Amino acid sequence: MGVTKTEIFTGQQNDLAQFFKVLGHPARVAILQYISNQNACICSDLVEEIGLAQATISQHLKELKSIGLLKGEIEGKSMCYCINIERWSQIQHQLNTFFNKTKSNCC
Amino acid sequence: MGVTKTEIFTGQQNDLAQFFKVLGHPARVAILQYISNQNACICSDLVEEIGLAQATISQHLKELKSIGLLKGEIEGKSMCYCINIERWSQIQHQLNTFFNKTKSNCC
DNA sequence: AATTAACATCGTAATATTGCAATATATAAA
DNA sequence: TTTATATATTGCAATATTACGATGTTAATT
Repeated sequence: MGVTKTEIFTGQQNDLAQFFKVLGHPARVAILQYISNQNACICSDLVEEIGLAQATISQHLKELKSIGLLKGEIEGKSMCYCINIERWSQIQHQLNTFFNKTKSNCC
Repeated sequence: MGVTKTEIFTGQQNDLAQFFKVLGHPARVAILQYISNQNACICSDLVEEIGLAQATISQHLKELKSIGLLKGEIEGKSMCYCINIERWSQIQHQLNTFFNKTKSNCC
């Protein structure tokens, strides 16, 4: 046990849950907010800014990249991580569709 | 280790992450969708519908209740779990605010 | 009062996540 | 080419999550 039984859910349900899951950590929320405020980003800033070890930040960035929310470009010897606006809007739209469709009630 | 360092993040960041986290499991997404489609809900239906053990469903329901998304009323010897519309809209609004505020970019 | 039905809770095994030190890699600078 | 800087990856320890059987609890039914 301990494994999520993804095979009993639809692809849409698994995808939605995956987006939510990646966003479900305060460090990743903070990273997105910081990058957004900077309008540019170098990873070493994040380590100071967030207060987690460099390895840990790098790991969180990887997860944000895994769902396409961030794109990273090499810029000299550092990295420029940016929010992928298209993907960002796409995910926001999918989450809103879920929220709007799941609104009916009984009590 | 293994503990999220919530103390280094703001309350808002932790709250946001908590909402996302609770929604970050396909069973919980499926439960919300099913309840919404039924416009009413009895837990035993969910066990058949979702395909997880009764104890597991009960646990997921508890997590959805923990952020106020579901409210449960005792109805005879069964339970009527319903989506808390007010809370639902409130959380949707908060997530959208986050998405809209975190949209700027550099590349 | 005993039985049944519908959940909830407990205990536990399996797996996932978080965080970090150490190390690897890659590029710029000297 | 050595050195320094920035980031990624690996390996591991601590903790969290997922899932389920067993058991508790509560209320209707008999």
